[in-house]
Amino acid sequence: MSTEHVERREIPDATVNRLPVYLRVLNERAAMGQERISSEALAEQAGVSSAKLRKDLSALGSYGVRGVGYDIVTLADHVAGALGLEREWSVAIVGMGNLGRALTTYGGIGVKGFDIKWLIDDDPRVVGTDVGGRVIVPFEALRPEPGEGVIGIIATPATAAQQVADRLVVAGVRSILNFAPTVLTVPADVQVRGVDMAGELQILAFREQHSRLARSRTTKELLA
Amino acid sequence: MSTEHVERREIPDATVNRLPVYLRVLNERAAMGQERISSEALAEQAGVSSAKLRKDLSALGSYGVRGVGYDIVTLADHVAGALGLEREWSVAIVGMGNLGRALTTYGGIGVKGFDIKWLIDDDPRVVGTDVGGRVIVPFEALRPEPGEGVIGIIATPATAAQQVADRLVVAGVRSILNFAPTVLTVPADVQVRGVDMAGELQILAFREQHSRLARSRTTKELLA
DNA sequence: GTCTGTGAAGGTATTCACAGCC
DNA sequence: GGCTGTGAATACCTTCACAGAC
Repeated sequence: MSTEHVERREIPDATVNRLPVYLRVLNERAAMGQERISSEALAEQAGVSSAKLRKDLSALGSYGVRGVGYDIVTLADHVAGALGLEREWSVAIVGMGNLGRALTTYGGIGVKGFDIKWLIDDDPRVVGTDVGGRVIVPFEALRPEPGEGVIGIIATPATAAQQVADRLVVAGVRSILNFAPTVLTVPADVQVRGVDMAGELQILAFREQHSRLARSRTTKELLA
Repeated sequence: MSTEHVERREIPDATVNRLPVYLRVLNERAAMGQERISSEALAEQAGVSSAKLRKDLSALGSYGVRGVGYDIVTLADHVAGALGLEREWSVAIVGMGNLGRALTTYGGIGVKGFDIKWLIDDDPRVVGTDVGGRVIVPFEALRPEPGEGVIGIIATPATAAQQVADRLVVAGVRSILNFAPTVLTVPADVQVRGVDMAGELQILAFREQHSRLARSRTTKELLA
Protein backbone atom coordinates (compact mmCIF):
# COMPACT_ATOMS: atom_id res chain seq x y z
CA MET A 1 0.00 0.00 0.00
CA SER A 2 0.90 3.68 0.13
CA THR A 3 1.95 4.35 -3.43
CA GLU A 4 2.35 8.05 -2.72
CA HIS A 5 4.95 8.37 -5.46
CA VAL A 6 4.66 10.50 -8.50
CA GLU A 7 3.27 7.62 -10.56
CA ARG A 8 3.49 9.77 -13.67
CA ARG A 9 4.03 7.58 -16.67
CA GLU A 10 1.35 6.65 -19.14
CA ILE A 11 0.91 2.90 -18.87
CA PRO A 12 0.40 1.40 -22.36
CA ASP A 13 -2.84 -0.47 -23.00
CA ALA A 14 -1.10 -3.71 -23.83
CA THR A 15 0.73 -3.53 -20.52
CA VAL A 16 -2.45 -2.91 -18.53
CA ASN A 17 -3.98 -5.98 -20.12
CA ARG A 18 -1.13 -8.12 -18.84
CA LEU A 19 -0.83 -6.72 -15.33
CA PRO A 20 -3.59 -8.98 -13.95
CA VAL A 21 -1.66 -12.05 -15.06
CA TYR A 22 1.49 -10.85 -13.36
CA LEU A 23 -0.46 -10.04 -10.24
CA ARG A 24 -1.94 -13.48 -10.15
CA VAL A 25 1.42 -15.19 -10.44
CA LEU A 26 2.90 -12.89 -7.81
CA ASN A 27 0.08 -13.65 -5.40
CA GLU A 28 0.47 -17.39 -5.98
CA ARG A 29 4.19 -17.18 -5.26
CA ALA A 30 3.67 -14.97 -2.23
CA ALA A 31 1.19 -17.51 -0.86
CA MET A 32 3.88 -20.16 -1.28
CA GLY A 33 6.18 -18.08 0.89
CA GLN A 34 8.57 -17.19 -1.90
CA GLU A 35 10.24 -13.80 -1.43
CA ARG A 36 12.06 -12.95 -4.63
CA ILE A 37 11.67 -13.71 -8.31
CA SER A 38 13.64 -12.91 -11.45
CA SER A 39 12.12 -11.42 -14.58
CA GLU A 40 12.99 -14.64 -16.32
CA ALA A 41 11.06 -16.83 -13.88
CA LEU A 42 8.09 -14.48 -13.61
CA ALA A 43 7.87 -14.17 -17.37
CA GLU A 44 8.02 -17.94 -17.76
CA GLN A 45 5.12 -18.33 -15.35
CA ALA A 46 3.09 -15.60 -16.98
CA GLY A 47 3.70 -16.88 -20.47
CA VAL A 48 5.49 -13.83 -21.89
CA SER A 49 9.06 -13.02 -22.83
CA SER A 50 11.29 -11.64 -20.12
CA ALA A 51 12.05 -8.51 -22.11
CA LYS A 52 8.36 -7.77 -22.44
CA LEU A 53 7.85 -8.36 -18.75
CA ARG A 54 10.64 -5.98 -17.78
CA LYS A 55 9.34 -3.32 -20.16
CA ASP A 56 5.88 -3.73 -18.66
CA LEU A 57 7.09 -3.47 -15.08
CA SER A 58 9.38 -0.55 -15.80
CA ALA A 59 6.30 1.39 -16.92
CA LEU A 60 5.12 1.29 -13.30
CA GLY A 61 8.43 2.45 -11.90
CA SER A 62 11.72 0.89 -10.99
CA TYR A 63 10.97 -1.71 -8.36
CA GLY A 64 13.51 -4.40 -9.15
CA VAL A 65 17.09 -4.76 -7.97
CA ARG A 66 19.75 -5.33 -10.61
CA GLY A 67 21.60 -8.54 -10.16
CA VAL A 68 18.93 -9.79 -7.76
CA GLY A 69 15.37 -9.64 -9.07
CA TYR A 70 12.06 -8.42 -7.69
CA ASP A 71 10.75 -8.59 -4.16
CA ILE A 72 7.46 -10.39 -4.65
CA VAL A 73 5.35 -8.62 -2.02
CA THR A 74 6.62 -5.16 -2.93
CA LEU A 75 6.05 -5.75 -6.61
CA ALA A 76 2.58 -7.20 -6.04
CA ASP A 77 1.67 -4.08 -4.05
CA HIS A 78 2.82 -1.79 -6.83
CA VAL A 79 1.03 -3.77 -9.53
CA ALA A 80 -2.16 -3.78 -7.48
CA GLY A 81 -1.75 -0.05 -6.87
CA ALA A 82 -1.29 0.65 -10.56
CA LEU A 83 -4.48 -1.30 -11.30
CA GLY A 84 -6.43 0.86 -8.87
CA LEU A 85 -7.04 -1.89 -6.33
CA GLU A 86 -6.23 0.24 -3.32
CA ARG A 87 -9.74 1.54 -3.29
CA GLU A 88 -12.56 -0.96 -3.02
CA TRP A 89 -14.82 -1.54 -6.03
CA SER A 90 -18.42 -2.62 -5.68
CA VAL A 91 -19.70 -5.25 -8.07
CA ALA A 92 -23.32 -5.74 -9.15
CA ILE A 93 -24.15 -9.00 -10.90
CA VAL A 94 -27.33 -8.78 -12.95
CA GLY A 95 -29.05 -12.02 -13.93
CA MET A 96 -29.15 -14.83 -11.41
CA GLY A 97 -29.43 -17.81 -13.72
CA ASN A 98 -26.75 -20.47 -13.86
CA LEU A 99 -24.15 -18.05 -15.10
CA GLY A 100 -24.84 -15.38 -12.50
CA ARG A 101 -24.74 -17.98 -9.76
CA ALA A 102 -21.52 -19.42 -11.11
CA LEU A 103 -19.89 -15.99 -11.21
CA THR A 104 -21.02 -15.29 -7.65
CA THR A 105 -19.65 -18.45 -6.08
CA TYR A 106 -16.68 -18.70 -8.42
CA GLY A 107 -13.41 -17.87 -6.69
CA GLY A 108 -12.28 -15.50 -9.40
CA ILE A 109 -14.37 -12.49 -8.52
CA GLY A 110 -14.53 -12.17 -4.77
CA VAL A 111 -10.89 -11.24 -4.95
CA LYS A 112 -9.01 -8.47 -3.20
CA GLY A 113 -10.35 -5.06 -4.17
CA PHE A 114 -13.78 -6.22 -5.31
CA ASP A 115 -16.90 -6.59 -3.19
CA ILE A 116 -19.90 -8.36 -4.67
CA LYS A 117 -22.44 -5.99 -3.21
CA TRP A 118 -25.58 -6.60 -5.25
CA LEU A 119 -27.05 -9.74 -6.76
CA ILE A 120 -29.82 -8.54 -9.00
CA ASP A 121 -32.72 -10.27 -10.69
CA ASP A 122 -36.19 -9.06 -11.48
CA ASP A 123 -37.86 -12.44 -11.38
CA PRO A 124 -40.01 -12.19 -8.22
CA ARG A 125 -39.57 -15.94 -7.69
CA VAL A 126 -35.84 -15.59 -6.99
CA VAL A 127 -35.78 -12.16 -5.33
CA GLY A 128 -35.22 -12.69 -1.64
CA THR A 129 -33.55 -16.06 -2.07
CA ASP A 130 -29.93 -16.75 -1.22
CA VAL A 131 -26.86 -17.34 -3.39
CA GLY A 132 -23.58 -18.01 -1.64
CA GLY A 133 -24.80 -16.30 1.51
CA ARG A 134 -26.02 -13.19 -0.30
CA VAL A 135 -29.60 -12.16 -0.93
CA ILE A 136 -30.93 -11.49 -4.42
CA VAL A 137 -32.49 -8.04 -4.75
CA PRO A 138 -34.54 -6.32 -7.48
CA PHE A 139 -32.95 -3.79 -9.79
CA GLU A 140 -34.32 -0.84 -7.84
CA ALA A 141 -32.04 -1.76 -4.95
CA LEU A 142 -29.00 -0.72 -6.96
CA ARG A 143 -28.32 2.67 -5.41
CA PRO A 144 -24.59 3.42 -5.37
CA GLU A 145 -23.39 6.01 -2.91
CA PRO A 146 -21.86 9.19 -4.35
CA GLY A 147 -18.30 8.51 -5.44
CA GLU A 148 -18.67 4.77 -5.13
CA GLY A 149 -16.97 2.89 -7.96
CA VAL A 150 -19.36 0.28 -9.32
CA ILE A 151 -18.76 -2.39 -11.92
CA GLY A 152 -21.85 -4.02 -13.43
CA ILE A 153 -21.73 -7.59 -14.70
CA ILE A 154 -24.38 -8.61 -17.20
CA ALA A 155 -25.18 -12.33 -16.95
CA THR A 156 -28.62 -12.29 -18.54
CA PRO A 157 -29.73 -13.80 -21.84
CA ALA A 158 -28.78 -11.77 -24.89
CA THR A 159 -32.32 -10.50 -25.35
CA ALA A 160 -32.27 -8.64 -22.03
CA ALA A 161 -28.70 -7.39 -22.16
CA GLN A 162 -29.19 -4.01 -23.81
CA GLN A 163 -32.04 -3.12 -21.49
CA VAL A 164 -29.96 -4.10 -18.48
CA ALA A 165 -27.08 -2.01 -19.78
CA ASP A 166 -29.39 0.99 -20.10
CA ARG A 167 -30.58 0.59 -16.54
CA LEU A 168 -27.03 0.20 -15.25
CA VAL A 169 -26.06 3.44 -16.99
CA VAL A 170 -29.05 5.25 -15.51
CA ALA A 171 -28.05 3.98 -12.07
CA GLY A 172 -24.66 5.62 -12.56
CA VAL A 173 -22.53 2.60 -13.45
CA ARG A 174 -19.66 3.52 -15.74
CA SER A 175 -17.96 0.14 -16.17
CA ILE A 176 -19.70 -2.94 -17.54
CA LEU A 177 -18.55 -6.50 -18.03
CA ASN A 178 -20.87 -8.17 -20.53
CA PHE A 179 -21.20 -11.96 -20.73
CA ALA A 180 -24.20 -11.86 -23.05
CA PRO A 181 -23.42 -12.46 -26.72
CA THR A 182 -24.54 -9.04 -27.92
CA VAL A 183 -22.91 -5.77 -28.78
CA LEU A 184 -24.03 -3.09 -26.35
CA THR A 185 -24.62 0.55 -27.13
CA VAL A 186 -23.70 2.87 -24.27
CA PRO A 187 -22.73 6.53 -23.82
CA ALA A 188 -19.13 7.45 -24.56
CA ASP A 189 -18.17 7.82 -20.91
CA VAL A 190 -19.18 4.24 -20.12
CA GLN A 191 -16.75 1.42 -20.84
CA VAL A 192 -17.80 -2.08 -21.78
CA ARG A 193 -15.70 -5.21 -21.94
CA GLY A 194 -17.28 -8.26 -23.46
CA VAL A 195 -16.49 -11.86 -22.66
CA ASP A 196 -17.56 -13.71 -25.77
CA MET A 197 -17.38 -17.44 -25.21
CA ALA A 198 -18.43 -18.34 -28.75
CA GLY A 199 -15.79 -15.94 -30.01
CA GLU A 200 -13.13 -17.62 -27.91
CA LEU A 201 -14.03 -20.99 -29.39
CA GLN A 202 -13.94 -19.56 -32.88
CA ILE A 203 -10.51 -18.09 -32.35
CA LEU A 204 -9.24 -21.42 -31.03
CA ALA A 205 -10.76 -23.17 -34.02
CA PHE A 206 -9.08 -20.78 -36.40
CA ARG A 207 -5.70 -21.23 -34.82
CA GLU A 208 -5.91 -25.00 -34.64
CA GLN A 209 -7.06 -25.08 -38.24
CA HIS A 210 -4.14 -23.01 -39.39
CA SER A 211 -1.89 -24.66 -36.83
CA ARG A 212 -0.62 -21.27 -35.98
CA LEU A 213 0.78 -22.89 -32.92
CA ALA A 214 4.23 -21.50 -33.32
CA ARG A 215 4.49 -20.19 -29.82
CA SER A 216 6.84 -19.62 -26.94
CA ARG A 217 9.10 -22.52 -26.05
CA THR A 218 7.04 -24.10 -23.33
CA THR A 219 3.78 -22.46 -24.06
CA LYS A 220 1.76 -20.94 -21.26
CA GLU A 221 -1.59 -19.34 -21.15
CA LEU A 222 -1.95 -16.13 -23.04
CA LEU A 223 -4.55 -13.41 -22.72
CA ALA A 224 -6.04 -11.65 -25.68
CA MET B 1 -19.96 -22.82 -47.93
CA SER B 2 -17.66 -23.89 -50.75
CA THR B 3 -14.76 -21.51 -50.23
CA GLU B 4 -12.73 -23.29 -52.89
CA HIS B 5 -10.81 -20.13 -53.65
CA VAL B 6 -7.13 -19.65 -53.25
CA GLU B 7 -7.59 -18.23 -49.74
CA ARG B 8 -3.88 -17.40 -49.64
CA ARG B 9 -3.32 -14.37 -47.48
CA GLU B 10 -2.00 -14.46 -43.99
CA ILE B 11 -4.76 -13.18 -41.77
CA PRO B 12 -3.30 -10.92 -39.04
CA ASP B 13 -3.88 -11.93 -35.43
CA ALA B 14 -5.69 -8.72 -34.58
CA THR B 15 -8.07 -9.37 -37.44
CA VAL B 16 -8.80 -12.95 -36.37
CA ASN B 17 -9.69 -11.68 -32.92
CA ARG B 18 -12.33 -9.41 -34.40
CA LEU B 19 -13.86 -11.79 -36.91
CA PRO B 20 -16.18 -13.38 -34.32
CA VAL B 21 -17.72 -9.99 -33.59
CA TYR B 22 -18.34 -9.32 -37.24
CA LEU B 23 -19.81 -12.76 -37.66
CA ARG B 24 -22.17 -12.20 -34.78
CA VAL B 25 -23.45 -8.92 -36.16
CA LEU B 26 -23.83 -10.42 -39.62
CA ASN B 27 -25.83 -13.33 -38.25
CA GLU B 28 -28.06 -10.98 -36.30
CA ARG B 29 -28.75 -8.92 -39.39
CA ALA B 30 -29.30 -12.00 -41.54
CA ALA B 31 -31.84 -13.25 -39.00
CA MET B 32 -33.62 -9.91 -39.34
CA GLY B 33 -33.89 -10.51 -43.06
CA GLN B 34 -31.50 -7.74 -44.02
CA GLU B 35 -29.60 -8.44 -47.26
CA ARG B 36 -26.89 -5.83 -47.60
CA ILE B 37 -24.78 -3.75 -45.27
CA SER B 38 -22.17 -1.04 -45.72
CA SER B 39 -18.77 -1.07 -44.06
CA GLU B 40 -19.86 2.02 -42.17
CA ALA B 41 -22.96 0.38 -40.68
CA LEU B 42 -21.25 -2.93 -39.91
CA ALA B 43 -18.35 -1.16 -38.27
CA GLU B 44 -20.70 0.94 -36.17
CA GLN B 45 -22.45 -2.18 -34.93
CA ALA B 46 -19.22 -3.99 -34.22
CA GLY B 47 -17.69 -1.03 -32.44
CA VAL B 48 -14.72 -0.48 -34.74
CA SER B 49 -13.78 2.13 -37.34
CA SER B 50 -14.94 1.51 -40.87
CA ALA B 51 -11.39 1.65 -42.22
CA LYS B 52 -10.34 -1.05 -39.80
CA LEU B 53 -13.31 -3.16 -40.76
CA ARG B 54 -12.56 -2.87 -44.47
CA LYS B 55 -8.91 -3.74 -43.91
CA ASP B 56 -9.97 -6.75 -41.87
CA LEU B 57 -12.43 -7.99 -44.46
CA SER B 58 -10.07 -7.40 -47.33
CA ALA B 59 -7.65 -9.81 -45.66
CA LEU B 60 -10.18 -12.58 -46.36
CA GLY B 61 -10.63 -11.59 -49.97
CA SER B 62 -12.65 -9.10 -51.93
CA TYR B 63 -16.28 -9.84 -51.16
CA GLY B 64 -17.84 -6.38 -51.22
CA VAL B 65 -19.21 -4.38 -54.11
CA ARG B 66 -17.97 -0.82 -54.53
CA GLY B 67 -20.70 1.73 -54.35
CA VAL B 68 -23.04 -0.85 -52.83
CA GLY B 69 -21.72 -2.68 -49.77
CA TYR B 70 -21.55 -6.29 -48.66
CA ASP B 71 -24.06 -9.07 -49.19
CA ILE B 72 -24.71 -10.21 -45.66
CA VAL B 73 -25.14 -13.93 -46.25
CA THR B 74 -22.18 -14.19 -48.59
CA LEU B 75 -19.95 -12.29 -46.24
CA ALA B 76 -21.06 -14.31 -43.22
CA ASP B 77 -20.21 -17.49 -45.12
CA HIS B 78 -16.76 -16.26 -45.94
CA VAL B 79 -16.06 -15.07 -42.40
CA ALA B 80 -17.25 -18.39 -41.01
CA GLY B 81 -15.12 -20.19 -43.57
CA ALA B 82 -12.03 -18.19 -42.63
CA LEU B 83 -12.61 -19.07 -38.98
CA GLY B 84 -12.65 -22.77 -39.80
CA LEU B 85 -16.33 -23.26 -39.03
CA GLU B 86 -17.03 -25.33 -42.10
CA ARG B 87 -15.85 -28.40 -40.32
CA GLU B 88 -17.57 -29.32 -37.08
CA TRP B 89 -15.64 -28.98 -33.81
CA SER B 90 -16.36 -31.15 -30.80
CA VAL B 91 -16.39 -29.50 -27.40
CA ALA B 92 -15.67 -31.18 -24.07
CA ILE B 93 -16.64 -29.27 -20.95
CA VAL B 94 -14.79 -30.46 -17.86
CA GLY B 95 -16.20 -29.58 -14.47
CA MET B 96 -19.95 -29.69 -14.01
CA GLY B 97 -20.37 -27.21 -11.17
CA ASN B 98 -22.34 -24.01 -11.61
CA LEU B 99 -19.96 -22.69 -14.22
CA GLY B 100 -19.90 -25.85 -16.32
CA ARG B 101 -23.68 -26.03 -16.22
CA ALA B 102 -23.96 -22.39 -17.16
CA LEU B 103 -21.63 -22.84 -20.11
CA THR B 104 -23.59 -25.89 -21.26
CA THR B 105 -27.00 -24.29 -21.24
CA TYR B 106 -25.76 -20.84 -22.23
CA GLY B 107 -26.68 -19.97 -25.77
CA GLY B 108 -23.22 -18.79 -26.68
CA ILE B 109 -21.54 -22.13 -27.15
CA GLY B 110 -23.98 -24.46 -28.85
CA VAL B 111 -23.52 -22.27 -31.88
CA LYS B 112 -22.97 -23.23 -35.49
CA GLY B 113 -19.79 -25.23 -35.93
CA PHE B 114 -19.50 -26.45 -32.35
CA ASP B 115 -21.02 -29.58 -30.87
CA ILE B 116 -20.96 -30.01 -27.12
CA LYS B 117 -20.14 -33.69 -27.22
CA TRP B 118 -18.87 -34.48 -23.73
CA LEU B 119 -19.87 -33.16 -20.32
CA ILE B 120 -17.21 -34.45 -17.98
CA ASP B 121 -16.99 -34.72 -14.22
CA ASP B 122 -15.30 -37.27 -12.04
CA ASP B 123 -17.61 -36.86 -9.06
CA PRO B 124 -19.53 -40.18 -9.08
CA ARG B 125 -22.53 -38.40 -7.62
CA VAL B 126 -23.11 -36.37 -10.78
CA VAL B 127 -21.87 -38.84 -13.40
CA GLY B 128 -24.92 -40.21 -15.16
CA THR B 129 -27.10 -37.23 -14.36
CA ASP B 130 -28.46 -34.84 -16.96
CA VAL B 131 -27.60 -31.27 -17.87
CA GLY B 132 -29.56 -29.63 -20.63
CA GLY B 133 -30.50 -32.97 -22.11
CA ARG B 134 -26.94 -34.32 -22.09
CA VAL B 135 -25.49 -36.96 -19.80
CA ILE B 136 -22.44 -36.30 -17.65
CA VAL B 137 -19.67 -38.84 -18.23
CA PRO B 138 -16.37 -39.59 -16.46
CA PHE B 139 -13.10 -38.43 -17.93
CA GLU B 140 -12.30 -41.83 -19.40
CA ALA B 141 -15.18 -41.40 -21.82
CA LEU B 142 -13.27 -38.68 -23.66
CA ARG B 143 -12.07 -40.66 -26.67
CA PRO B 144 -11.86 -38.45 -29.76
CA GLU B 145 -11.89 -40.18 -33.11
CA PRO B 146 -8.78 -39.84 -35.27
CA GLY B 147 -8.77 -36.45 -36.98
CA GLU B 148 -11.58 -35.11 -34.84
CA GLY B 149 -11.00 -31.51 -33.79
CA VAL B 150 -11.67 -31.19 -30.07
CA ILE B 151 -11.72 -28.10 -27.90
CA GLY B 152 -11.55 -28.65 -24.14
CA ILE B 153 -13.16 -26.19 -21.74
CA ILE B 154 -11.89 -26.19 -18.18
CA ALA B 155 -14.60 -25.12 -15.74
CA THR B 156 -13.16 -26.67 -12.59
CA PRO B 157 -11.78 -24.92 -9.50
CA ALA B 158 -8.27 -23.56 -9.89
CA THR B 159 -6.77 -26.38 -7.85
CA ALA B 160 -7.83 -29.03 -10.36
CA ALA B 161 -7.16 -27.07 -13.53
CA GLN B 162 -3.58 -28.11 -14.25
CA GLN B 163 -4.38 -31.75 -13.72
CA VAL B 164 -7.37 -31.49 -16.04
CA ALA B 165 -5.21 -29.78 -18.64
CA ASP B 166 -2.70 -32.62 -18.44
CA ARG B 167 -5.40 -35.19 -18.96
CA LEU B 168 -6.88 -33.26 -21.89
CA VAL B 169 -3.47 -33.17 -23.52
CA VAL B 170 -3.01 -36.90 -23.02
CA ALA B 171 -6.42 -37.47 -24.59
CA GLY B 172 -5.20 -35.61 -27.67
CA VAL B 173 -6.86 -32.23 -27.18
CA ARG B 174 -4.82 -29.43 -28.72
CA SER B 175 -7.02 -26.42 -27.93
CA ILE B 176 -8.05 -25.45 -24.43
CA LEU B 177 -10.29 -22.68 -23.12
CA ASN B 178 -9.49 -22.15 -19.45
CA PHE B 179 -11.96 -20.49 -17.10
CA ALA B 180 -10.02 -21.34 -13.94
CA PRO B 181 -7.87 -18.53 -12.54
CA THR B 182 -4.54 -20.27 -13.03
CA VAL B 183 -1.77 -20.21 -15.55
CA LEU B 184 -1.54 -23.57 -17.28
CA THR B 185 1.60 -25.28 -18.49
CA VAL B 186 1.12 -27.28 -21.66
CA PRO B 187 3.28 -28.58 -24.52
CA ALA B 188 4.17 -26.12 -27.25
CA ASP B 189 1.75 -27.62 -29.77
CA VAL B 190 -1.24 -27.06 -27.49
CA GLN B 191 -2.89 -23.65 -27.40
CA VAL B 192 -4.59 -22.20 -24.35
CA ARG B 193 -6.85 -19.20 -24.12
CA GLY B 194 -7.76 -18.03 -20.66
CA VAL B 195 -10.90 -16.21 -19.66
CA ASP B 196 -9.83 -14.39 -16.54
CA MET B 197 -12.83 -12.78 -14.88
CA ALA B 198 -10.83 -11.19 -12.08
CA GLY B 199 -8.49 -9.82 -14.71
CA GLU B 200 -11.38 -8.30 -16.61
CA LEU B 201 -12.57 -6.54 -13.48
CA GLN B 202 -9.09 -5.28 -12.77
CA ILE B 203 -8.73 -3.85 -16.25
CA LEU B 204 -12.09 -2.11 -15.93
CA ALA B 205 -11.05 -0.73 -12.55
CA PHE B 206 -7.82 0.60 -13.99
CA ARG B 207 -9.55 2.32 -16.87
CA GLU B 208 -12.28 3.86 -14.74
CA GLN B 209 -9.66 5.02 -12.27
CA HIS B 210 -7.65 6.71 -14.97
CA SER B 211 -10.81 7.67 -16.84
CA ARG B 212 -9.20 6.49 -19.95
CA LEU B 213 -12.62 6.54 -21.47
CA ALA B 214 -11.65 8.49 -24.52
CA ARG B 215 -13.33 6.21 -26.97
CA SER B 216 -15.14 6.06 -30.26
CA ARG B 217 -18.00 8.51 -30.68
CA THR B 218 -20.88 6.36 -29.59
CA THR B 219 -18.95 3.71 -27.84
CA LYS B 220 -19.71 0.09 -28.45
CA GLU B 221 -18.40 -3.02 -26.95
CA LEU B 222 -14.78 -3.76 -27.59
CA LEU B 223 -12.98 -7.04 -27.37
CA ALA B 224 -9.50 -7.38 -26.00
C1' DG C 1 -22.19 9.96 -56.76
C1' DT C 2 -21.35 6.10 -53.60
C1' DC C 3 -18.75 2.93 -51.15
C1' DT C 4 -15.05 -0.63 -51.32
C1' DG C 5 -10.13 -1.88 -51.41
C1' DT C 6 -5.53 -0.49 -50.51
C1' DG C 7 -0.98 1.90 -50.73
C1' DA C 8 1.30 5.20 -47.69
C1' DA C 9 1.81 7.41 -43.28
C1' DG C 10 1.61 7.32 -38.56
C1' DG C 11 1.36 5.07 -34.14
C1' DT C 12 1.95 1.19 -30.83
C1' DA C 13 3.95 -2.88 -29.23
C1' DT C 14 7.68 -6.21 -29.18
C1' DT C 15 12.30 -7.67 -29.50
C1' DC C 16 17.19 -6.87 -29.29
C1' DA C 17 21.18 -5.99 -27.00
C1' DC C 18 23.72 -3.77 -23.79
C1' DA C 19 24.74 -0.06 -20.29
C1' DG C 20 24.19 0.43 -15.42
C1' DC C 21 23.86 -1.09 -10.85
C1' DC C 22 23.95 -4.53 -7.27
C1' DG D 1 28.98 -12.12 -12.42
C1' DG D 2 24.04 -11.53 -12.60
C1' DC D 3 19.95 -9.35 -13.60
C1' DT D 4 17.30 -5.08 -14.24
C1' DG D 5 16.09 -1.02 -16.99
C1' DT D 6 16.05 1.07 -21.41
C1' DG D 7 17.40 3.24 -25.96
C1' DA D 8 17.40 1.56 -30.70
C1' DA D 9 15.66 -1.48 -34.20
C1' DT D 10 12.04 -4.06 -35.80
C1' DA D 11 7.51 -5.77 -36.46
C1' DC D 12 2.80 -5.06 -36.15
C1' DC D 13 -1.53 -2.52 -36.23
C1' DT D 14 -4.37 1.48 -37.25
C1' DT D 15 -5.64 5.55 -39.62
C1' DC D 16 -5.64 8.41 -43.62
C1' DA D 17 -6.93 9.51 -48.01
C1' DC D 18 -7.91 8.41 -52.42
C1' DA D 19 -7.94 5.47 -56.69
C1' DG D 20 -11.04 2.25 -58.71
C1' DA D 21 -15.40 -0.15 -59.50
C1' DC D 22 -20.19 0.14 -59.69
